[in-house]
Amino acid sequence: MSLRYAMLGLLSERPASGYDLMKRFETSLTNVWPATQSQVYGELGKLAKAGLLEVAAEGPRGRKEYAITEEGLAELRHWLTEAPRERMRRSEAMLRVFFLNILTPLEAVTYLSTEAERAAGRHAGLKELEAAVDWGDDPLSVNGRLALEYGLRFTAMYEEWARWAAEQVQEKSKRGNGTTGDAN
Amino acid sequence: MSLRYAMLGLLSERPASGYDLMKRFETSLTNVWPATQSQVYGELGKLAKAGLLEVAAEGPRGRKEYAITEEGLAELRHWLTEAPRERMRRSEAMLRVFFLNILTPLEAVTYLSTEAERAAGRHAGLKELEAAVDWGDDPLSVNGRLALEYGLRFTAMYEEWARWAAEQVQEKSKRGNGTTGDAN
DNA sequence: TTTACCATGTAAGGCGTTACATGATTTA
DNA sequence: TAAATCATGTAACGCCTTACATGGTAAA
Repeated sequence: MSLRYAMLGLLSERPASGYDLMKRFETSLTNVWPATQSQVYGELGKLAKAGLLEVAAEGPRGRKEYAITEEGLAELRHWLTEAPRERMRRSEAMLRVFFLNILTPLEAVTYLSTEAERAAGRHAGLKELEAAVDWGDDPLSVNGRLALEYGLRFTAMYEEWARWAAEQVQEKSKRGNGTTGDAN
Repeated sequence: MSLRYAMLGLLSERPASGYDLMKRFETSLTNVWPATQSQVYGELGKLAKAGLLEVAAEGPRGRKEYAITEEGLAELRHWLTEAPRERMRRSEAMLRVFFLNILTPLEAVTYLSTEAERAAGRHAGLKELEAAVDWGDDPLSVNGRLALEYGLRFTAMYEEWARWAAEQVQEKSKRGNGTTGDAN
């Protein structure tokens, strides 16, 4: 259900064709709400039929430029302010953690350490992005920076957690060996 | 694709019927990988046909108790250790942040403050859970605690981020008013 | 005997991914 | 004129949700 709002949001900045939108999904929204070409064109049709968008202009190669309508803007505002936010469920990462016990302690520690390194890598990537982008005072820069900061904090938190968890598993396996002699 | 591994993981602890699995999804996995009854029964059939599970016993009321096979266990281990982990994309929360500029600064600050409070509430809920559960030394307790700690760190991080972001928006709106006099 | 619980399934519809299919226009 | 880019669409398949549908067994 969020794809439509992503599209309304992008179109609230300026009108665009499906092709234009795709490019913007691939750049600014790729880390937040990726979408495929199929989806975008399909949703454009639905949104237009629902009156949330309109075809503002037609260009060469069958290009159709869509613009958000008053109704669409109202819908977007409603989503931002009043729509019930559903909390994030489903974490493949935590699902794996739930079943780490079927691995040996060594394997589990390796898994968690790798997760920590991956998080550190993503953190570094975001740092690079932060340095590379020319942050202005425009709305997109401001909001983009808020989201980037979230990414930085998230990856830092995840790395620390994974290192802590690896330690826990290691200590537990040592304790288990020391007190019972049971290496299983 | 993760549902099958959630089911294999649960069945690696002990055999269970679809009904049993549902209850375990609702309790231990509800915050990590929720599943519906439809899904569970459907996937049980697929997994059995693929040879990853087998019907170990049949009981009253048509009850079928499934057990994981050697092949299933190997598949689960493979998923834990070698399968390519895909990073979390799609954050509805960050999608909203990207379009906060269509709201007034006051509305945006309200939104972010509410997010902070919701995170604080979830954090408190997890703290309660931590206190309520009788944590033993069994694998499920150990792993459950790792996941819980992640939840605690995540909610704390998110609350702090949201408060920080609210501040950013507020300061920016003040600066904007002070220097240009433009209240838009 | 009635209610709660145990137990399994099917159907419809939305969302997402991958692949297929087609063609116009600009640029080298 | 060949290649890159612009531009839009359809089809098939899988996952997830909601709702519908059915019935057996145990406990009150």
